[in-house]
Amino acid sequence: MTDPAAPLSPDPSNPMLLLENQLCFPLYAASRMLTKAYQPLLQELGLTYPQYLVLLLLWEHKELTVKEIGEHLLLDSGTLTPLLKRMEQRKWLSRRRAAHDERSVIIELLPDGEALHGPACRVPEQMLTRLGMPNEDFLALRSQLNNLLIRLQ
Amino acid sequence: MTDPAAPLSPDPSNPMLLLENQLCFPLYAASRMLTKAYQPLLQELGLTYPQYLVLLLLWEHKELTVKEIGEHLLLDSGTLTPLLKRMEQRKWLSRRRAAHDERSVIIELLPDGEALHGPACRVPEQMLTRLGMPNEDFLALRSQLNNLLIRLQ
DNA sequence: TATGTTTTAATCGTGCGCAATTAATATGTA
DNA sequence: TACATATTAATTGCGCACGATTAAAACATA
Repeated sequence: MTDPAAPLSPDPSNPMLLLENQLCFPLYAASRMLTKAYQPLLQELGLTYPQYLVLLLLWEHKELTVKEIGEHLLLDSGTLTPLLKRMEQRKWLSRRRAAHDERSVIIELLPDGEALHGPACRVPEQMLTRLGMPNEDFLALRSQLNNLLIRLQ
Repeated sequence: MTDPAAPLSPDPSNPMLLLENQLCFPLYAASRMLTKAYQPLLQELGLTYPQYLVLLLLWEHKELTVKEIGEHLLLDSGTLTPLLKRMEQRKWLSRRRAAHDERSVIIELLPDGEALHGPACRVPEQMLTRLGMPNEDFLALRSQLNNLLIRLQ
């Protein structure tokens, strides 16, 4: 059909350009679908998914700077500042400048945020049930995603 | 330390609530980081990542309804309508009502959109190189993500 | 044919995500 | 101490995502 000596030109049917042959699309779609699956559980707590992630950190650490939260979640202040302000309005956390370094803002868990810990404890197992995924598949996928994440840093 | 007969209460150190023990976070973070890795390549073409996905479909199908695009990408009209209008302004595609069913809107690839196909052909391989991931890892991860996606539908 | 239901996009409002810029503070160094 | 540099958040602007609602068209069926 095509002249094998023809100069290399973009293959109009380049199979690598097919949606189903790419890694990016299932990653993009699965991430959104998983967040959507969290929705009904988090909605009962009045939380969005990124807010839930911030609380996961604060339940573990009680106090963190914005910078530290950003390092854990791979988010910058452009995303975090307004998000944290919304959580401050709900009295889940407080924001204050660090005394020893006025550049840093310390985010501290407040009682109303602590109070969400109890009901949130059930979320992970509920999600596991919802997924109905064999545990070894779960562990394998998680470890491969963490590998990918390292490659992308 | 704790009374073993105490009533079950939310474990303050529930390990399932740790960020690193969850599936959701690496999925969420890897998806964002991968999109960010596409950025410099797509920016040369003036494309955002979701716009690139729409073009992938149109390069394959030439014409699709908004509904069909939404089914492929798992996006609704609230996301697609403004996105497609921006792509229409750039003359990459056209939008028109279907004659046989005025409810449907047909999205057709235009020459300027077709013209992006050539340069875009290199994007997938450049990303593969960027990832530096063994091919079998790539295939395994993709297939597991597709499995997860099916479970989440 | 009339009418209730379903389908399809568009619209609206809210909350991310992120690049780029700005402003304040801290640090390093001559 | 002065001054250049680096660090940390905040701000701005734009483009998704998505739930909820609306409006128009098509369909089903009594």
